[in-house]
Amino acid sequence: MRLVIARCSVDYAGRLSAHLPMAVRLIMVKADGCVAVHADGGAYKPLNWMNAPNRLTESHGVWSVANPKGETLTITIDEVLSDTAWEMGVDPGLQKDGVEAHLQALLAANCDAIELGMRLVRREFPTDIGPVDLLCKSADGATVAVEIKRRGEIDGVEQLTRYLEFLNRDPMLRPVRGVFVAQQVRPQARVLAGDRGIVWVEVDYDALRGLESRELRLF
Amino acid sequence: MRLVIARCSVDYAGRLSAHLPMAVRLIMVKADGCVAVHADGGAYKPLNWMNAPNRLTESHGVWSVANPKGETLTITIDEVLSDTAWEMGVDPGLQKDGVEAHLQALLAANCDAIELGMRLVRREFPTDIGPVDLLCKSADGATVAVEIKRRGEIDGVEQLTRYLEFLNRDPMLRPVRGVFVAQQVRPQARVLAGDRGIVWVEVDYDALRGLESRELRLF
DNA sequence: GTGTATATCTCGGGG
DNA sequence: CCCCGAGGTATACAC
Repeated sequence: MRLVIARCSVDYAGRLSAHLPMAVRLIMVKADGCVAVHADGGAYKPLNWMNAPNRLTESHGVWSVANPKGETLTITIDEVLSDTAWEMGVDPGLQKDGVEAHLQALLAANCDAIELGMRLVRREFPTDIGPVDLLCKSADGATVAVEIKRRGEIDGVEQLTRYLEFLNRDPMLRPVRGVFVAQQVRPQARVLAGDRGIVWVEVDYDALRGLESRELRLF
Repeated sequence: MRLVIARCSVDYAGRLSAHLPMAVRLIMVKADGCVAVHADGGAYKPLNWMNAPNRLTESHGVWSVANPKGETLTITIDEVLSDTAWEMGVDPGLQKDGVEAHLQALLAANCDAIELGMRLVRREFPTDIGPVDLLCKSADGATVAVEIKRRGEIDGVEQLTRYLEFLNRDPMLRPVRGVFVAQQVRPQARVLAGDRGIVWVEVDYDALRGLESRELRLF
């Protein structure tokens, strides 16, 4: 990784045009070739950047970075304050827990947390336009499509609506109703779900994990 | 901006849990307090981070970063290879051109570019599920909802469909038809729009800017 | 490669 | 502050 502290101006031309006036900034060049220009603030997002793959050429204080799509990043360097490079090797990588896939696994194992008496038919039940998170049978024997999100927003309701539209064309399944499950369901998503006749449920991730660990202890 | 090159392991607990095994990485601390841990690859996104506002405490090679929401980032440092700090001042900031807001402003001022004889009623016309980009009257007096995107994809058609659904419940407005405007409308979006009875229009951003500058010269 | 769904999305604007 | 929509979204994954 190469780290350059420099007074520079930056121009990006591609999906839009953007210009950065001359100022002191950090230019980070990673082993995979990607270039990022950081100011001393504004969270982790750089002011300007060019992802790999790209081609970097440097001449007379002007860096030109171009990618195969025809986007260009031009860094004009006025003064270099520091220019260092570090060998880091390949990173062992990030281990995550608590993303949607895990939430889906927990709910598949505990359908009662969605609705009392619910039983799982299949995870990732396929339709023509993509897989439904869970297909279930409710206590009264009705077929239920379940869409799971960490945060329940309008997009998720749309997604479930499309699935229901296709599932309800299948005479073997019809009628299918929908349940929208999330750790938190946003107000607009509640309105849209209600409007579409879709039930929404908020679930507690930690409580679900507790349920699971207790069952592991019991069996 | 403080830049630390160190062999470290990292743990994040908050919206999810994540762990990074020991390895050499860059730790970036910005003036606003935000902390980012970068590997030597993987585009501009850090492996782990904590945005401002937060509180950073350092003791015996362990950095603890906590924010008001109760999220924590813990960096355990095995060996420091470099530790430098740079004064950068406040960045003059990025100047952008070609984003949706500008496109909307141009089209609001030139509704004829959407459809001949169209007049603007209101920008950001409110509905229960969010604001419609433009509400217009067509040459024949019909009410038209306009959704504007830089790139016209399926999501945008869905969004406009939702607005039309709600607008058409209002007896004062009904009937409302939809026009989907973008610099480029993707094939799938064209099909879906056609299916929903929504007209789609491609507009040229540079031509619109030309129109505007010509009008500025005339008046 | 396109299309689809996710993200500790980030970021900015409005109530 | 939360809510919502846009993003040069980026990223992973299926077809």
